[in-house]
Formats: sequence, structure tokens, C-alpha cells
Amino acid sequence: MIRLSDLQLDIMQVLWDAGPATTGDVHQALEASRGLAYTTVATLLKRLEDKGVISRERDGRQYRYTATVAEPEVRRSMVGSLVDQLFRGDPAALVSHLMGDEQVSDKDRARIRQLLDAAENNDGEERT
Amino acid sequence: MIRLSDLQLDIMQVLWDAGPATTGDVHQALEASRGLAYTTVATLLKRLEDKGVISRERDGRQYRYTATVAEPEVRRSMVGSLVDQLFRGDPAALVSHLMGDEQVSDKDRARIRQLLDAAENNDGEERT
DNA sequence: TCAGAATTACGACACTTGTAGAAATTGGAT
DNA sequence: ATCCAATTTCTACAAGTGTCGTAATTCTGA
Repeated sequence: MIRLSDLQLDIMQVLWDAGPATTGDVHQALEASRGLAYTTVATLLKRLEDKGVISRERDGRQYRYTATVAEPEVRRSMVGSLVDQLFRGDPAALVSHLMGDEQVSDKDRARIRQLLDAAENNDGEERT
Repeated sequence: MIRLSDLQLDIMQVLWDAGPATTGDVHQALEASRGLAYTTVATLLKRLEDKGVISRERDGRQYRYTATVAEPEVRRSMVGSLVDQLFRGDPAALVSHLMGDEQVSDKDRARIRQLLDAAENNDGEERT
């Protein structure tokens, strides 16, 4: 089970979005939102490598880091944990929660319905 | 924003499910799944109290702990974080993920649709 | 070739969490 | 009044995380 913290996720996001990146690239990408010291970013990258979720390859004087786990995989893992933790393993309960949450806009709710309808149609197709 | 770890959540779950409970009660409730030392449970409860998510009240020689945050509130908070973190703040993307996740059974998917249909009907009613 | 700028490596420190033993407290039975 | 068993408090330690500074290394332009 992969479990990443907020900050770790922010870094992975950079690698997922931009592909292989150097410490400097990541540092810059997070400049606005986080404003971390360059060396902090370097430390974080090293730890993520130790953890096995990214790898690096020399590129001139620097390293270029690449995610070795894909975003959907991390999502699966983390959403799964959350569902187990907070919804007794019942994904439908999570959706139910979402539909009743004021934090979720009506627009979002509408989109969720559309989405479900689309999925429903696909099933219909398959059964034909 | 409330953020609780697995173990912390397990403890809260006991308080949510069983209502006010003593250290011994919690210890026993988690015996099977966790097998923690009595004093470990005591430490955890103290920390949760420091954190402000539970309170305690003397009851004879012992304390009785009560959750001061409700389960839905913690769900809101934690699901919100997850959505921000992993789905760029888009709850529909989370549902989309759920619908495409092999981890989620067809039965679950069917239930989610039902659930959405029910919600849809309610909206219809309101508009009548 | 060699000095300076860029980059990496290493070490540090504070905080949180998981874990539990030792010490102190205390309510109740005798 | 006192002792015991239950309960709480205190202390501790190992991991993991957020955060950097200093030291070491290494290209590269002059």
C-alpha cells in the first residue's frame, strides 16, 4: 500500500505532470505554492527515492527524477485506504457522502450523475 | 481541518459507535484487531484529547472519553483533503475513479447508481 | 587548469505517531 | 486506617516528516 503525505504528493504531481525533472525543476514548480529551500526539495526527492516511488538517472552534473509509480496506482491505494478507514470499505457510502456534502456543489453533483449515466449506458451496450 | 491517522480513527470509531467509554473500554474494543497495551491506549486517548477531538470527564476512579467531533465532520474534512490532493479538488473525478477501479465490485457500482437515482428523484420532488 | 557557481550529500532539529514500561495516584475492601 | 489492584501520568524511544544549513563535489567558462 502506497501512502504519501501532502507534500510528497505535491512533488509526485510535478513528476507526473511534467515527466522526468531535476531538483531545480521541482523546486521551481513548487516555488509559488510552497516556497521551499532548494535543499529541502533535494532532501524530499532523496527520501522519495529511498521509499521507492521515484528513481533517478544522471544527466550531466545533475539528476533527473522519474516517478516509478503511476498516479492511478497511488489513487487506488489511497482512496482504498480512505474507504476502509472512514466508510467501512463501502465505496457506495463514500459516494453517498459526496452527494450529501455541502462542500460539493450542485454542478459537481450533476456531473457525477452524468458520469454514472454514461457508465450505465456502457453496461447496456455490453449486454446487447 | 481535522486529520486523523488510521489508529486514531480506530479509536474515534469506538467512541462514535459505543458512545462515552473508558480507557479500558477502548482497550477491550481494540483488543482483537490491534492488541495494544493498556497504557498505549491511554497515551493515544491523551493525545487525542490534547488535539481537541475528544474530551473526558471523571467517573469514579477513571475517566470517560467522548468524541467532540462527529464522524460526518471528520469524513468531510478528510474526504475534502483527499479530493484536493489527488483529484485537483474535483469530487466528480473521484467518483469517476471509483467507477473505473477494479477494486470496486459491480455490485458496488450498481449501488452507487441506485443511490444517485434516489438523489435525482429528490431533486425532482423539490422542484415540483 | 582552476575558481566559482551549481548541485548533491550529510547532518540536524523539531514534531507527530506508534508503542509501552515505570512510577504515581486513588478508590474501595478489610 | 491501610493496603491492593486498577488507573492515570510521565518518560522514552524509534520512525517518519517538514525544514534547512553546511560541507563536499563537480562541471564549465575564462
